[in-house]
Amino acid sequence: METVYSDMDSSSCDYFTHDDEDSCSSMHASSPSSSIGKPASPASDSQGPCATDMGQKKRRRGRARNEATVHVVKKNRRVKANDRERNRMHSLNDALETLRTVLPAFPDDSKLTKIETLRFAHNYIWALSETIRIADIEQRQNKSRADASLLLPSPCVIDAPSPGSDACSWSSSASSSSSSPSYCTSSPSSPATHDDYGCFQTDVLQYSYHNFVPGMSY
DNA sequence: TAGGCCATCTGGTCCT
DNA sequence: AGGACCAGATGGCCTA
Repeated sequence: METVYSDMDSSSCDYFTHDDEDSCSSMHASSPSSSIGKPASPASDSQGPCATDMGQKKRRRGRARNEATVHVVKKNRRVKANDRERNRMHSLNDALETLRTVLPAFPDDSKLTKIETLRFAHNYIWALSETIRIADIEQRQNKSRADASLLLPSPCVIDAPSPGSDACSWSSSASSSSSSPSYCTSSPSSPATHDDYGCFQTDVLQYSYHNFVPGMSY
């Protein structure tokens, strides 16, 4: 692609002797979408070289050649810009793909769309933050209970927190939290579809709980 | 077949 | 001046 235009650029000195047809037709033949619905901005450029009057033609020849050169230069810039834009979007997609790999897999293994990935990541981060916050709270509560038990005259049994109850306590507290993420429109306990990815907090919490918390003693 | 998602092109704007 | 970023337009592909 690039080399094609480089060749055109290098041969631009006799552009009209060889390329009258090109200069009189659509300049965007190489780009599939640009010929549709887009105003051909350099259309006026292509009119100049097609003039039939020989006297004017000679006078215009130099100017037309400049126009052709400008045309080719512009075309070159456009091609390069397109290339950069394509690479930019590819790197954006790569980053999105990397993000997908660090998110928990879903039973329905169809690929998350871009917007779903972003929303899910947002809520997942939020859920993990909540997990840490609540774990911290419970750790402090257990510590204070343990401290209190030392003051009791007889032995006292302390209920050990279970993952399930933690998830429930988190769930209830999360529901009252003002910092809950948006995009949650259905029950967190039944995120069955991609549409419900944003409402994945409970499962995400359980996921994070079982993966990160069990080793800790509260 | 309509609608959703995506890739690409494109021109405008901002930044270095 | 050239590159990065952005948003709009367009067409292709897929699915319900």
